[in-house]
Amino acid sequence: MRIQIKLSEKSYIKDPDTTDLGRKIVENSIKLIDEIGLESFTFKKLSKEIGSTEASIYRYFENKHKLLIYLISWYWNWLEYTIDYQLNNIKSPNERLKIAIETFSKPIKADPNFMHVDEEALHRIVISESSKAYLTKEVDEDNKEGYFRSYKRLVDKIAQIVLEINSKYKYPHSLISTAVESAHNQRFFAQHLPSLTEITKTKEDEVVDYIYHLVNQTIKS
Amino acid sequence: MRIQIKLSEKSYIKDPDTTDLGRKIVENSIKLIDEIGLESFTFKKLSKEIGSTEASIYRYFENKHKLLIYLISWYWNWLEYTIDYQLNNIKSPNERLKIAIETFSKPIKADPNFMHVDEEALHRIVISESSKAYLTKEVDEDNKEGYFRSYKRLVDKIAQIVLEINSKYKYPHSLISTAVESAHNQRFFAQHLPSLTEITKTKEDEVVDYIYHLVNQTIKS
Amino acid sequence: MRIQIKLSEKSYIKDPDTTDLGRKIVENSIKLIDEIGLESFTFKKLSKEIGSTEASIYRYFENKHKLLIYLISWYWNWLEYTIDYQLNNIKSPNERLKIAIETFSKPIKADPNFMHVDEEALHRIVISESSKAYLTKEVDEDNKEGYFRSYKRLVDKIAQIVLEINSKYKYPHSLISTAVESAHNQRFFAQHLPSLTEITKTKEDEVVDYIYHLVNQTIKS
Amino acid sequence: MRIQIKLSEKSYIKDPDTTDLGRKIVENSIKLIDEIGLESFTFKKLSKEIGSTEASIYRYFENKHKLLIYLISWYWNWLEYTIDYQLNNIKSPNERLKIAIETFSKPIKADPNFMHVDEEALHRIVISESSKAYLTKEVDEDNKEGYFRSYKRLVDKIAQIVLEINSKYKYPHSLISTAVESAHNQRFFAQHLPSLTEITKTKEDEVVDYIYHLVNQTIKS
DNA sequence: CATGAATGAGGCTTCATTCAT
DNA sequence: GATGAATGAAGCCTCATTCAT
Repeated sequence: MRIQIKLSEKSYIKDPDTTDLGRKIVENSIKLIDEIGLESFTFKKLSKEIGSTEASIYRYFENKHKLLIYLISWYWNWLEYTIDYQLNNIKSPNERLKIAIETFSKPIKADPNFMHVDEEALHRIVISESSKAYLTKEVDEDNKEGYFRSYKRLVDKIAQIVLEINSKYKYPHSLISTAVESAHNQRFFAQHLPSLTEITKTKEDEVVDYIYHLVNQTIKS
Repeated sequence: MRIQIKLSEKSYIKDPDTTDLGRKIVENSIKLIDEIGLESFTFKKLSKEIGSTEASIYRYFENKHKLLIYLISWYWNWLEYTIDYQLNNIKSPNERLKIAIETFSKPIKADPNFMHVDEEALHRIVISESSKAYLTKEVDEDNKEGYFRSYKRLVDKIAQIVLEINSKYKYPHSLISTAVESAHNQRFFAQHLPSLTEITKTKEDEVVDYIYHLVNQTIKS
Repeated sequence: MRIQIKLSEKSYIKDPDTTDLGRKIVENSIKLIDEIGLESFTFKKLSKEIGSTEASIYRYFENKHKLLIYLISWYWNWLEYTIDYQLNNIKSPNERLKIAIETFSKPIKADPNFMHVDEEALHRIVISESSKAYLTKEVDEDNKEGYFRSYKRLVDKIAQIVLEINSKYKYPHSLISTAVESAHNQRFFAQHLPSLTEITKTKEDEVVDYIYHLVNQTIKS
Repeated sequence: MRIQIKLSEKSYIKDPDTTDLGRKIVENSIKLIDEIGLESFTFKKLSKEIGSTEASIYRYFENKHKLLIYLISWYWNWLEYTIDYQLNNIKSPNERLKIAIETFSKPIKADPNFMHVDEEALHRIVISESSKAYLTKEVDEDNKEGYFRSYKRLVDKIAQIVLEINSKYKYPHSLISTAVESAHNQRFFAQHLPSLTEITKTKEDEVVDYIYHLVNQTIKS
């Protein structure tokens, strides 16, 4: 079986999934951003990495911001797909919520279905860089273009489970977006700013524990 | 009475609070970053704004990252000072927690004690840009330099109140850092990505309600 | 009847008048240069406009300079054809001169004989861009290639009428080339730099009046 | 005596006449544009020529278009100054007109008052490139900025003499702008497209003869 | 101490063009 | 004959920074 993540948002000029070079761009941009960070990342460095030219990359993405949006959208789509897959045939909303939270909170494992994407590296990028995709002065235009559709769909999907459990709870979307962002942040704090969290680098399932408890307690009536 | 916020972290080269030019740099960098965003902000534009030169600004701050750290640290210090002030003579831990959460969650009002700082603009900067201060490849070195001390002290202070209320709760620092970050995020989402939150632009005290409920529920034993 | 303007100068690689794509290139390049100006005009933008590719356009024209030369030559040929047509059976040299001057000085009307050419737009291009075709460092080579033959033939044709009227006048070609260039320039000035001319935007026949008087007076003995 | 041409239009960011580097930029840009033409001229090549960097040039001029405007304005100012100087104490309008036309039509001689400007080279630039300064899509904005003030003032000055001679003539500004542009064009045609003119390369005073006759005849009542 | 002048380095982007199908 | 893919080269511009006064 050959699965492909197809993004509804078109932050690309030319679909990178249709050519070899395109897939190389995706693969190596993940590698490179993970290594050197978004700030130092440039199309020139990427082109050197893949033995191509800046001009070629510009055929696929208008600029590095659009590429970042693509990568992050890919991640959210992949996560949604993974959650959907796991929720298959699970009826109990409580059980469904638990699985959903676990899936986005626990450490990511490489997914053999997508050869040219290193999900673990991409997860690190999402943790460190994803908020930069929207914390810009252009957020409203980008939102109009639909660039955050995947993230919003994922949050909504889990928020609906929350509502199944407690239809009276007033802030289901807020809670899930908080939980998702917090799962990233706490992992980052554990690595780099440990005084801000009790989560440790080593026992990484603590994040699941922390987030799951927080969500569950909050929606109790 | 003349109060001054003195930062323990020295992200500056020369204390901007000691000269006219220094205060102008602080005042106008807040104004300018708020207006055009951190990405477009440069020392050149700032120097034009204040009728000075890039070279002069370099006397105070090594680069815009250090300036950002200064501004954000100033904000955390000011917030801590404000919270301390409000907690004065309050005994009940529950009451103390409530006040602390309210202080960092509710909309900021200009503080007449600090003439050259527009706290409302600074708050918008903290919301949109503060995470960029640590989401970098240099976070560990910056942390070693103590650049995040103010934030960590504030989180710790509130986490201690949490522990007073429930000494068994395992993640007080995680919870408070989550709460603080979420207070920013939810406000940003309300403005720009409303599908991610139930908080609305208009009724801005909803953030307090949401965060307070979340923290309170979570630490119930 | 089906008339075709056949250019003696071969600034094209493949005659655009022989294929659909070729005619589309001509039609849309006129449209696009008129809209955005020669400087911003690129084969990429043109190819997007006509739903084709840069590579395809390169089959017809080596570069945008050659395309410009083609369009302008087309214009001069069309103008010559129009003048010839109007001079048919007119004997009096004075009358002939008058008609010739009127034809190149008065506002252009769309010619239904050439469907894929918008003569009014082309006239605006000739006004704004035609001098750029020869004001280059390559003018001598281009001239050797015969790229300005049409313009020179037109000027010569009218200069011959001048000589019929006054065979003693020393500068007939200078006068006609001045008149033609001035007809363009004055129209441009009327639109954009009105202090350089008494011609107004609205009463556009003033150009004819001005030019005709100038030529007539100058060749009086 | 030390004379300086001070331009009313500020197409520069920083006045090049105030520093050594600035004067070098002016001097060498004239040399280089004359040599290679405006199209091939870049700030990079110029910076190499003067042993400096692009960045330094950008401190003086926003782009090459602004630099061109500066050079051409300088030329018009210098020409106006030269004409004024020559008209000193001349009363007869006919005589004044003659001198004015001669001054702008005859070959330019180097002016020892302005060491860092090669007026002969600048004249060639004016001939080949000056129309490109206004034949753009930005002409209206540029005009609003006052970038063509010098040219317009010169034309107006000579047009006023025309009116002194014949106050009934309807197109004095048109006539003078035509005469000035034609003086350029005819010289260019003599050099590169000789079939468009009777002017020859060698006897360069023919231009004066041609233009003077044309103007004189045209304004006869 | 503040500033005016200058610059090295590199980012971002497009152009014009070629090659393979 | 037309097009999709790719690219080398260069243009344009700004950043962050230093030096001399």
